[in-house]
Amino acid sequence: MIGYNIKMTDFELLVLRKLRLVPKGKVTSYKSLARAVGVPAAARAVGNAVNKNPDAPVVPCHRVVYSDGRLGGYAHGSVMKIELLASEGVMVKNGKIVDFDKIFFDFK
DNA sequence: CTATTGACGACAT
DNA sequence: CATGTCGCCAATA
Repeated sequence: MIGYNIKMTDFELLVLRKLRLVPKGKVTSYKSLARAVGVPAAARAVGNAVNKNPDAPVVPCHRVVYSDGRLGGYAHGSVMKIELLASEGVMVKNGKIVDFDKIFFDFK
């Protein structure tokens, strides 16, 4: 059950839906995700959208980071985000994704 | 309808 | 490389 209880806008649902396509062990960016939903400049809005998400690793909101490879935020705290990523092989060093360009998943 | 807010991004210092 | 600014977009008050 992916907690798709309502109260979310179409935009938010669309964002979460695309986000689910990010494979484990990889990461994407708010920008790439924004482009995937059809609004290239809505990276910020995307961040707000995933923030409201029902969370739980069901929707891999922990695999979304800044376009420059920095960690970005997380509703459960940055520590949890790092833990989750580490559990699937993605290492974070000094707030940055290690080998970011190699494990980056672009929706494009 | 306007103002504020925020898990962003690109660029200038 | 480390700040600071400004622009963007959707959601909310």
